[in-house]
Amino acid sequence: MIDLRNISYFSKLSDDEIGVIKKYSVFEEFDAGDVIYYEDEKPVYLFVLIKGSVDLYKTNLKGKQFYIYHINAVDLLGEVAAFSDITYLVTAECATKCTVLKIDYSKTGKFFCDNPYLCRELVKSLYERILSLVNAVDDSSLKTKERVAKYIIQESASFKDKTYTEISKKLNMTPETLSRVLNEFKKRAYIEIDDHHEITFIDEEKLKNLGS
Amino acid sequence: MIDLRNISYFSKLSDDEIGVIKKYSVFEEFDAGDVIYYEDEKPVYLFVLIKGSVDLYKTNLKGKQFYIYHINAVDLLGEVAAFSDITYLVTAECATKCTVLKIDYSKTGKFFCDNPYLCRELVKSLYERILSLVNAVDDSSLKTKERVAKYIIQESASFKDKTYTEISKKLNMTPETLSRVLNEFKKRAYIEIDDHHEITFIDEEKLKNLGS
DNA sequence: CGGTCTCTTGATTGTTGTCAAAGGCGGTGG
DNA sequence: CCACCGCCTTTGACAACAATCAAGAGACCG
Repeated sequence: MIDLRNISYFSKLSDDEIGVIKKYSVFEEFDAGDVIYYEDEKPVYLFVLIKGSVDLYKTNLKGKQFYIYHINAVDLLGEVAAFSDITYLVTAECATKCTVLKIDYSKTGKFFCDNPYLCRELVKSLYERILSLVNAVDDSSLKTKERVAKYIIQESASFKDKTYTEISKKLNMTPETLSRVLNEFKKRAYIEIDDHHEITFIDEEKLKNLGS
Repeated sequence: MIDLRNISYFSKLSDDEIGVIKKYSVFEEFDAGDVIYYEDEKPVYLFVLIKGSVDLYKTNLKGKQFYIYHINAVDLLGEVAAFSDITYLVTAECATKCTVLKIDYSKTGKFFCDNPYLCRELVKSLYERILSLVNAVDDSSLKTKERVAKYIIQESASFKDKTYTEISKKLNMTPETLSRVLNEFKKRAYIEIDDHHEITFIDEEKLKNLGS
């Protein structure tokens, strides 16, 4: 089993504190595609993502998913809902196999807020959420071409590891639209894409200036 | 001049602490329309909005504003940028006459994070930002009709105090589109609007179920 | 009473989603 | 080894949506 001491959040806690967390928490494994929690559920646990990565999205009334952001281990999960006593704001779905520490925060909650070190970690985590959310809001006001351009510039390295269908989900557009946009970029000689989805930039400047 | 003791954030501080803040802060008055800070600027101050209300928005490369959210006194302003050492994420523009306390956080910053009471206030403020941002992301995935419906249900009271042009800005749509949507709602007998922009709901259920 | 701003309406355009069809590719089971 | 299935991708045709452009009517203010 994983030693709590090895988790960065807890490395500076006293033995007593570690003991409390140990007592009220349990490790759980998830497969890719599993949902850790659903939006609008009442939070039961605070999660610490120990291994793997998780996609966060919202689902609208028609069942359509709107992708918001992505977090990698090690990070807090569900902390906003847990500590502010509201339902989960988003749905957390594993993008890969994940190991998660589930903490019964009703027993340890005070703890997190009162311990200065943990509180600072919490603030840091909240900052990151805010950055990601501002980024998501920003993206939502972009045209699809701009969104695709931004994505391929930022994520060119991992581009070849994903299907276009997966990428289109993260970009909140249809695979058809993504295909057409990439095609246009190729025709205009902004990029080249080989048979293995490997991407090469020919005119990165033009891509960057799409939105101006 | 306003006594720092009367500001909720500071009411529980010691005399010494109040002294430090007093030493490194100054009050400033803004008129409606004035900008307190611009996105991408390096933060110099942490602000506490003492009186009035402020709109937060992002401006894209083409100069188009994308409205994000609104805050009312008393609240923190610019705290994310100030404490995480990045540029301001959004532009803060006064919606009304405002009184703002400008704090030189480079002198008092540690203070905020170390004082358990202030730190908790900071966390609370960050939660609120996150809620507003998730709400903004959510809205951005709605159709204009749904966005208008949501707005008039939530803001029916203040509806008559604003011009349609102002409202359309907050809804991130053009005045023409807003006018057409309201017209459709009237034709379908969901709402009535009198000469003074006073709104009456006739079929609120239909409005709520637009998105399903 | 002239000017500015708001609101409305029509016509048009650009963008993106939807639907449908077809080809490719990989895996599976007979 | 081949037939088949399922998924991904591409392409075309089309529809829905919302912005833009343009014009005109009305309200408010100096």
